[in-house]
Amino acid sequence: MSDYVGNFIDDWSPLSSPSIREVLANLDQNDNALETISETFPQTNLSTYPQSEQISGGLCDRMAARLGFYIPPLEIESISHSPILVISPGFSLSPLLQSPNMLSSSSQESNNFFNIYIYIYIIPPCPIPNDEPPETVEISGGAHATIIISNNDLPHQPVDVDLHSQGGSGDIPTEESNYVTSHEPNDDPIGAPLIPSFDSEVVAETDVMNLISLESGSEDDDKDREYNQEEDNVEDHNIVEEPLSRKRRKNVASNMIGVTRQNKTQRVLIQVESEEDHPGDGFRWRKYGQKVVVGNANPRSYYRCTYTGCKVRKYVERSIDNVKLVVATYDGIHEHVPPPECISKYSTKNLSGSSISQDRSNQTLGLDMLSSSVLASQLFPSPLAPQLNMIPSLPVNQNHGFMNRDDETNNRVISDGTELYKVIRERLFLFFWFQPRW
DNA sequence: CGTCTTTGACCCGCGC
DNA sequence: GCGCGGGTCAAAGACG
Repeated sequence: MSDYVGNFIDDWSPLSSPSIREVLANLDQNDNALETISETFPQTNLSTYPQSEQISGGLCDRMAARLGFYIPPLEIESISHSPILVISPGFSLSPLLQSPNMLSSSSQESNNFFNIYIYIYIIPPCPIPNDEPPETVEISGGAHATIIISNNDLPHQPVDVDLHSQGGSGDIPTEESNYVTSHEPNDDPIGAPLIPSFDSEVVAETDVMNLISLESGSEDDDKDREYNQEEDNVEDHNIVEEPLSRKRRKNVASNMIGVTRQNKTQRVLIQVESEEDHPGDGFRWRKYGQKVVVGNANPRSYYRCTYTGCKVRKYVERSIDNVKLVVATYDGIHEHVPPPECISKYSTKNLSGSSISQDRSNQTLGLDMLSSSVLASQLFPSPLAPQLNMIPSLPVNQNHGFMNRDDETNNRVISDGTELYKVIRERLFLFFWFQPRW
């Protein structure tokens, strides 16, 4: 994916078409984003075309086409009881917003050069009635990894990864997981998680670069944070604690995240081919446990972020079906940027295209491109660069599709694509504006 | 010496 | 009530 980003920038030919900056400038001056985009890209079909036509006519589809890429059209598949919606990476979401359940079913094989699939499978907080399949969004995009976003109250379970994702749109998420697949041989994946928090109510869409941010805010989450806050305070004040008594440990354990927790949990799972058991992701992790879980002969390793005060945890295991695939499950939100050394490693190795050497497993960067923070650091290298959390995200209403962030509290579902494209426009602007070569 | 991994024990929820 | 499975803890050892 890093190569993709690089190629994307390198190959862009402003002489052959309106520059994206020009487009964005026009967009900024024109509130009617849809018309503007349609004028600039006559085949975009953004306005009032039937949804089935919009599906294959996203702005970014056009952009990709201009760059020689093909992004598979939005499609919906009926897989068991769950509709799997496959869309281009963040580009063709308006049909979903307009009517997630009215998308026409289509199938198109994607044997393209640029073939990224991001699957976002939103798990409702309640058991799924057989006659009401879960809202499932599958966003295609990417390089070489599978990202699974889970928003559920289900206990941790062995990751059931469908390895047929290598073929493109064939991934079939389990009910317990959402995943994003991408495949680009011998390259490092990009675009991954700003780690979602526990108990999130909404899932953000992926943006142009497959940056994923997730909102949180349930009561349970607040409790978790309160607990973590207390823990932080203890650490911050260097209070020397005596070894935990059994009672103390019991109390701690009662607040532990694990143990088949029942609170709603939103997680991101990333699946990537790697020789390493713990491919790096741009952050520093400390291993705190290892366990062999039922159904998988490969042990699951537990890590926590070593950044002071950061409570993000993850566990990593090899896929049951394909030992070449490493599946990392992230819990929590990094409220910090990746360590500079990781960013520098990323910069000097990944972007230069050389192979990645690894010192120690927890410092490796094989998955660096999966770190949206790292990506942001690359994309926005200047001091003026926006923090990742400044990039607008588009939360997803679990039950009805995407919703406008401003209307989160009202839970209002976007009724047309205009607002979405405003968001996309903002993201495009943020992304492209800071490109050094533009 | 600081950081990280290893590994057995511990804890809890859940199913029987 | 008991056992199982999953997640975490923390002491000990390894490593640079």
